[in-house]
Amino acid sequence: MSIVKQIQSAVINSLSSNFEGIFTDKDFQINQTKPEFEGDYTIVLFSLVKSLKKSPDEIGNELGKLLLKNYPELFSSFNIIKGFLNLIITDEYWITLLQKKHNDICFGKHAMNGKKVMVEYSSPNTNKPLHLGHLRNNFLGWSVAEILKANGYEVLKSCIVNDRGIHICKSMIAWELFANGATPATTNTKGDHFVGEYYVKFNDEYKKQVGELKASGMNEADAEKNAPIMLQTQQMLQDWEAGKPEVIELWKMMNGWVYEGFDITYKMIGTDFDKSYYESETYLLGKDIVQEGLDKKVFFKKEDGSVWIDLTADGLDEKLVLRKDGTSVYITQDIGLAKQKYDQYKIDESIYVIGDEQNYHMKVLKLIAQKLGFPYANDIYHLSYGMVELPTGKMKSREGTVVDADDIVDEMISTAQNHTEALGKVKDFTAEELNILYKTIGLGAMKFYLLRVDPKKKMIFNPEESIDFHGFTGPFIQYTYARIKSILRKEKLFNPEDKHLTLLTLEKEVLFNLEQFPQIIIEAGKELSPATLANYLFHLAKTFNSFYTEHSIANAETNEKKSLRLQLANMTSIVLSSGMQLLGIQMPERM
RNA sequence: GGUCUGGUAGCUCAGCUGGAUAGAGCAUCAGCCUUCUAAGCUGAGGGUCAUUGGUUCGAAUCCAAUCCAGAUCACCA
Repeated sequence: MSIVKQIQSAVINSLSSNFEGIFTDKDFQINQTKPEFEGDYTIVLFSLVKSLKKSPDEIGNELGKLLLKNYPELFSSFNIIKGFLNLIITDEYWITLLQKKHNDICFGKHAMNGKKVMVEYSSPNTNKPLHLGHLRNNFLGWSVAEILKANGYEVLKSCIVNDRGIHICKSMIAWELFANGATPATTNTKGDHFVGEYYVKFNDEYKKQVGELKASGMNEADAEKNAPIMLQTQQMLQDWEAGKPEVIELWKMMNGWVYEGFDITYKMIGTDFDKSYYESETYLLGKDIVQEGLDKKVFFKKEDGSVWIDLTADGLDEKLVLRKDGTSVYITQDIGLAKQKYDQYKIDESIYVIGDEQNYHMKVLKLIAQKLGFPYANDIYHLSYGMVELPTGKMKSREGTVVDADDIVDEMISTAQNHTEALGKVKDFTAEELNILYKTIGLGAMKFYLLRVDPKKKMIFNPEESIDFHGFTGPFIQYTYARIKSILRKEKLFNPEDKHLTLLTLEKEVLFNLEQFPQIIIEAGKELSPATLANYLFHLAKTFNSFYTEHSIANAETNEKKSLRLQLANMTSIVLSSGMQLLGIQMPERM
């Protein structure tokens, strides 16, 4: 049980035994004591004043004495300042915790809770390579999945691949027109980049043709509709839907190139999935549900045959769920896929990691599921994250202002290499060890950078300023870990005979932070926020570094102190490493 | 126009279920490597928590209004 919970129940018991009434944890607040006061945890007394009809100081005094008397193993002393009861936890409590947990690699992980959850993330399009925004999505989704596992959930990571539609046909047409049979192999290009180039070529040609039509006197809207390359593309989409063999073959070949490219990127950044859905296989889903909705009168049909849902009562608009020609739209297949996921895996919760530009769409999806009375409707959760923008504004693939995922990862890794070489600490590493180290540090910096901020906030990325390796960063935490490991390679953990020890301020501070780890995992799980965890890990590393510079571990004053500090260092390394693991960040043994 | 986000130090961000003098990192300045890795540590300067009003013993945090920025409201996905 966490220390805060123990304090909570101790306070509740003491209040109940001494005062009239029933008390719960809602009646008072427990905070960490501010550094300028003496104490570890603070009870805020003001909220009790009314019900107990006493002054804060009186309550604090009575409560403090009771706590000390009834829980001598927990509290060693107290003081009251201006209505705040500051409690000092006994050194024995912290030392016992350290002795029990200092080598527990499962510290912070929670027991299985029997719940199953699916986390869908990544959702790439197969017409262009992944960019910086995808990286945020991937890191977030992967990390949230791991955090939920640590909270005891059974987690399925899933991915919906956007592998069909007009945008895919654009790349295909451009390839037919301009490639002359070139392939990734003949041009020595990564498959997804290769296909992406033809997507760009499409847009160039399209723009050119629209310009020509306008020059010949056509208005803009008609020009956009009648550009030959656009007409060809639309024809291709129809051919694809009709299953025309040569179109399907081309589609399969080009998607195959893209998948080869994606596999390389995913492997590089450490992303994986338990289940991949392909839109080409799911886009017809949901049509039967539309009929069901019509029968239930949740949906209605307009004169032209299109099917709608009226959400004006919920503050939204009317939304189309089936076109007049009977084909499905985006939301139709999402309704179908939501149901399929639930039926197939009996999941208790379905989390969608999707950008905040789709807030409206996801709201509609959930509302429709609710109105149709689906049992899983309330368990659909949209983890909405903000866009990654450049100082100049949004990234636009058509304008070539996209920060490519592979490029930025490569850049981070070579920056890591430069930093490492400049420091010259690992000259004895083999070439392969060095490559692993550069990758560990570069990717660690990248992931930490994207995960340390609140997911729902949009973030600005400046490609001119390289991502830092100092301060609130991944490498800072990795470095703290490597320093600990360096000591632990030379000095082994041991258990001296139990002796009464007192803790120095910094020793206690580190322990104080370590104790919170399980609670932080719970919080991060509840909020679906890797940022919570990242902030905690940074704070822990920072506290440890202060301790490290101030006190020697190997040359501690006594044997007992040396053992205690070794245990402290060991436990810190375990918490840092399992915490970073949940963010998808590896830890180097040396750096 | 409707709906939804966000606005905290020069920059990037914590803090938001109300609590003590609002915290980090970067950048700037001043110190610390003959002792466990200086990718580190210690210190300084830097704030009208967008604005105004309200609720309260107490508001960056809750409520209302206003201003600013962004997203979205497609028979695109």
